[in-house]
Amino acid sequence: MTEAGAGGGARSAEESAGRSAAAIAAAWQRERPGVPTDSIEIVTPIWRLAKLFADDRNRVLRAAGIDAATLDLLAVLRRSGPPYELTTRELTRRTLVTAGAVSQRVARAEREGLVRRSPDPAGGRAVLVALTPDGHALVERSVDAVLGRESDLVTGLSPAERGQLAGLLDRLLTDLHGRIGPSD
Amino acid sequence: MTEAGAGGGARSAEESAGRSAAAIAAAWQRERPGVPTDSIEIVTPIWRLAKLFADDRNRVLRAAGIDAATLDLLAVLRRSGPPYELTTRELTRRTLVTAGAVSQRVARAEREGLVRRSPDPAGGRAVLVALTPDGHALVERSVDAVLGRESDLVTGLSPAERGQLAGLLDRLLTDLHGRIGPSD
DNA sequence: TGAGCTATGTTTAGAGCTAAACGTACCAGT
DNA sequence: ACTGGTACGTTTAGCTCTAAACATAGCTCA
Repeated sequence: MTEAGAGGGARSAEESAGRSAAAIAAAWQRERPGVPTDSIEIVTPIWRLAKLFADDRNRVLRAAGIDAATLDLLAVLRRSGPPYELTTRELTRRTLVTAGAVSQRVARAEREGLVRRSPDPAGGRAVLVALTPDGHALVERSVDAVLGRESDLVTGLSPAERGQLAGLLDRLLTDLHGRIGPSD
Repeated sequence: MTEAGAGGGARSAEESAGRSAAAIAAAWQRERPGVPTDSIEIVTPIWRLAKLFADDRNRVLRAAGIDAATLDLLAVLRRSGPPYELTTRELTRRTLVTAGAVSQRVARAEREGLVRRSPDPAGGRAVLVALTPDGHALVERSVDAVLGRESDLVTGLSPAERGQLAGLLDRLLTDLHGRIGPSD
């Protein structure tokens, strides 16, 4: 979120360790009675969880010698299966960033020898981006580290609770996709 | 976060409208059997929801003539109640960004006449930041717009589901606070 | 008195992102 | 062949953030 980071709207991000989302909602009710605060207890924790996961992941990745943006790129390629090669356009589609950002990410990764660019034989102006052996090895290590760590992080909830949470999140996400960007 | 943005780790952000988190987990199971993928269906939707809410909020705020970072600042002051005044240190504590970022946010807001800085009479190097009338009026309008909008966005879930989701998110967040940063 | 220590705020360098402007490559209609 | 339109990738300007270096105010203890 680049936008990442922080700043929330009406409720966003205040008090990382301080007041709870419920307390923020209560404060708005006190200061501005009548304003609808029902969304705060959903949006605020999502915001904070996203940041906690992001910060923790950055710590893990720093130790692995890679950054989140580069791993995002390499992971999409790795997960696509052999020959670990996609066009820039496809990379953009499978990422939450703009085409310009993808172009810069690929340029950085190429400079570090993690991917290689080549014109698409299928024609057009398309460019194929492929993992190099170095990139393949790095993504392998990094993914193990990240998934292992995050697997630990969610054990505070029971398997049943995790399933329930995943279901609710997915339902909300699906609904929002239709509600916000029918163009998506 | 700043990363705000985007790029996720192993699963992060790919396919805003494409493959589901479940499909990403399945792809990793296929490409790299044995890797723990249980966290993916929780972390990925949280990531995507955070970005959807952030992008939508930015659209709302652009129309109101303010940006998310500034609203974050003004909202904390407004919600703190009269005299709508806090020290920079307190602003940093109630926000998810660094002290440097707060300093820059306050400087921008002061330049626009939304807040006013003054030395803390209590001594020390503390600086008090207070809402101006202009800032007060702007935050009033903006908060109404943002909370109204977000209240609509979550109606895809029933009140019971929203309560359940809020509870699970809060439990996960509380657990992670103890697990990641006991220093927090 | 004054040498450290702690707490606060600000400044600076650098990173990575978005939005918009560009530069090509191919295709469709005439 | 020409003219436009569409698709794609790259480049650039500008923004806001983080991390780290600074600068300053009060406090503690000899």
